[in-house]
Amino acid sequence: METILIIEDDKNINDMLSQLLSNNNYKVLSAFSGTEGILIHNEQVNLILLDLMLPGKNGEEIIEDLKQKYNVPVIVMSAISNIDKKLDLFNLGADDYITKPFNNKELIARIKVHLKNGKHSKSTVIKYKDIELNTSDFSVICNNKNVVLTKNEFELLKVLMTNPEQVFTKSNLFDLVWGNEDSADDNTLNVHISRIRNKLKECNPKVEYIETVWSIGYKMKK
Amino acid sequence: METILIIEDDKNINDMLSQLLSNNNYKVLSAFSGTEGILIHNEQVNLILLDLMLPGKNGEEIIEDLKQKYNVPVIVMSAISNIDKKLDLFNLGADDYITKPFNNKELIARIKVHLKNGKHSKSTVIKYKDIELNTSDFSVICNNKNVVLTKNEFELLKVLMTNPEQVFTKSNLFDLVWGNEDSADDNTLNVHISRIRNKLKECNPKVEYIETVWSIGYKMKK
DNA sequence: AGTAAAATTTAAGGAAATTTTAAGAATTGT
DNA sequence: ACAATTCTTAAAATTTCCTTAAATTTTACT
Repeated sequence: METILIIEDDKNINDMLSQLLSNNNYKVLSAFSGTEGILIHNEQVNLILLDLMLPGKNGEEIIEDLKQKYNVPVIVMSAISNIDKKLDLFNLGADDYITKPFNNKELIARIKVHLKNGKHSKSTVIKYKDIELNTSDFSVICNNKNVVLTKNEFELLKVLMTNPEQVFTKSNLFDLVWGNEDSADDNTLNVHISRIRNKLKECNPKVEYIETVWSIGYKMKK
Repeated sequence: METILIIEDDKNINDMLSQLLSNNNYKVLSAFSGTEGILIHNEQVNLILLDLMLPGKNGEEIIEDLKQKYNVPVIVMSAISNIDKKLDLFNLGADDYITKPFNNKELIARIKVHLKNGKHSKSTVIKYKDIELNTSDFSVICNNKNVVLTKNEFELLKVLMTNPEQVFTKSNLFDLVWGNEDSADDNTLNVHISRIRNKLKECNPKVEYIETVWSIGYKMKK
């Protein structure tokens, strides 16, 4: 479950948000001032909902503080829609800006987007194209169909999907998946790749997911 | 430079956006219908600005199509702010939603947020003229087009590009690329150079990149 | 201009790397 | 211990890449 920190001085709104997020299966931390927010914040927090009009430190300072230390997505909520202020906040590192009053469902939708983007997300789901790889229960979905992968196949695909731009050399992949056994036959890797490709192809014949970089290794296809 | 694909049927707005993005140092591709957008879309596109009201395929279908195949952030622009539609789009994979008319600076700010999310900051890129050679994923871009090089071709071009002023003798290049095999036919190198030249010429016929230094070797042309 | 040496291009054969297939070994669960 | 699954290995088939050789073009020099 993902944790969201609400920083909002108005008790009514804070409670309302807290309720809303709980109902949507988020764990909630509530702070009623900027300084309190910074204190409460910890490594478990996956996203921050930040009100602008705060006693004590103002929103800008809070963002600056948080972004400096942590890499957590921040969604700013505010009644005012002063465009210059908005831009300042984006410059400081805000990831989204939503003006009050907002639609609750839209807020949830935007929260989901930013949780999905980040590496900070506790979510154990790695997505790439139409593949969803859940590291907590080792399940894989491709093109809305279930894919059954063995352990090594799963690990291999996971490594490739976590950095889809990067080319992984073969020895690289051996290290990451097999754990530095140079004893293994070079072909073992190739066979595993071949099996993964076949299984994915069964779910979505139109897309090629894994690209071979000749004489180097493999990567996810763009 | 990052590339943004605009999919917007209203010519005035499309032009305006194009101008705006160009002024902010983005490379721009314009499409005037959804189907055109899908056609134009290529590996270089880093973000898509998508208008909802399109002739032919509508926005939902476009998003579905694009997200299925590529892993590119999509910002939806629309005049209507129907909340249900908004939520549908987020569900389909839209990364942001901005209602027209919007403030230009805000659009730029939101674009930056989403480009920042996806980027890997590892800069292993060697540049020379309009060639970009990425040593981490072994990709080469020339004149904004992808160039597919084999391993030896890549290594060879890399050596030349790392010291564009220097003249490399042939035995020098053999050492650096092949690893001191004096057995190899002298001509092997020439053939490789020839192939690289051809591939680069396909991307940019106007420029000659590699200069031959008669009876000595090669270097990058000034 | 003519000539020889060097460089470029082209095509083809062979070398090297990858993919696939299949079967036996190792591992896991019951 | 047995059955089932998974992993590894080996070998054949395939694909891609490299090298070689020959023909052509360019350059340097007389």
